[in-house]
Order: sequence, then C-alpha cells, then structure tokens
Amino acid sequence: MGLELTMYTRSACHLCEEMLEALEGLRDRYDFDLRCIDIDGDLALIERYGTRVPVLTLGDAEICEYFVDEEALARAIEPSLRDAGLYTRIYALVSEIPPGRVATYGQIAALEGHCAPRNVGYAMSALPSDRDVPWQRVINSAGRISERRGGGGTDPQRVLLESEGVVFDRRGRVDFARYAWAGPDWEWMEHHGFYPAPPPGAAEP
DNA sequence: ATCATGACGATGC
DNA sequence: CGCATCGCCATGA
Repeated sequence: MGLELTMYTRSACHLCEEMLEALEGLRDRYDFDLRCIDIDGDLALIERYGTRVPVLTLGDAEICEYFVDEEALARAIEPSLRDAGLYTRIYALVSEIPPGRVATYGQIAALEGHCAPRNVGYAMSALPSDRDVPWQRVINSAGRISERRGGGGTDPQRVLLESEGVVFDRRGRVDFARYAWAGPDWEWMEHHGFYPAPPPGAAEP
C-alpha cells in the first residue's frame, strides 16, 4: 500500500496501454497504487492535456509523459527523507551498507547530519524485527560488536558478518582498512535529502 | 502529556 | 589496552 499515482489516458491510445503495462512491471520494485483517468470525460482535463497523453502524475506533480521515466518515478515515489523521522533516516542509511562491509555508529550519525552516534545505537536497538535492515553491519568505533542487554552465547551479529566474509581478529575486532564502508555516493545522499554535518570546528553560515 | 528505555564515542587515566 | 566519566535524545507505551 503506497502512494497513489494517476495516469491520464484516452481510449484507443497505444502509448497509454504501453505505459500501463510498463507500470505493472514496476509494481514489484516500487510501492504504488495506480488510478487511470480518461480525460475525454472532462473538458478541463482535455484542455490541460489534449493529445499529450498518457501523463503520469503524483498529486499535482507530473512525473512523466508518453513513456515511463523510471528515474523520475523513483524520485517521485521514494519520499525525500529530509523530513522523515530520525530512525527512518538512519534505517535508510544503514540499508545502503553492502554485504561484507561495516560502518560505525558514528559514521552513520555523521552521514545523517544531525544526531549523535548514540542515537544510531538506539535506532538499531529499536529496529522492528520485520524491517529488512542490515543492522549487523553497524559496529562501534573500536571495530567491535557492541554488547547489548540480552547478549550472551554466540553472537548472531558476528555470525551474520562472518557469513558475508567479514573477518574478526583474535580480539574480536574488524579491520576497518579492509571492511569499512565508504558511505553512499553523493547522488544518493542528495536524492534522499541528506546533508551531512560539517566537520567539527567548521564555520557556521 | 510524561517517562522509561537503551547496539556510542572521545577523552583521560 | 581496559576502564570510568560524561554528554544528553527520539520513541512508544
């Protein structure tokens, strides 16, 4: 259950059928509901779109016309995380860490731009079990797995990381030189509304 | 609304 | 290296 997209169509419109088909194919990847409106029933819509159909919109915003522009669709559907809750932003960042790499709580916090490393720990602790977030890839600045409340026995986090190829040394540490995540690329950050905090000591605008 | 609840990190012994 | 101190906040019940 996602956002509702609207496709403005006309009957006997080949491109409309193609767009509809293309959108159905994207259903797996993006979460959206689709509503089709035939503009021929509405003079105002004919005035607005005329022969410029199909047009795909989200609310007032036009996403693309004639053909599905998947990039524009992704931009429109994936909500900017700028105004999302902190944990949502944190989970989005953590979800970008690829298998076999690790990030520190502090690194995620710096990327997030506002919160403290501790908040990242809180967020990981509060992670709902039905969320598919690779929490195991977040470790502390010492390169160790942070102990938590119910800890004990074999550490599932370590097991998961080792299954991804991450090696722990004798003292239970991960070598950042080999496994550190470099962070998301600039484009991803921009796209999702992340503005990392400036380094400490930087001048305020 | 109020409140308990925690997977941190830098620093200084 | 290990340990203690301190900073101090978003969530959900």
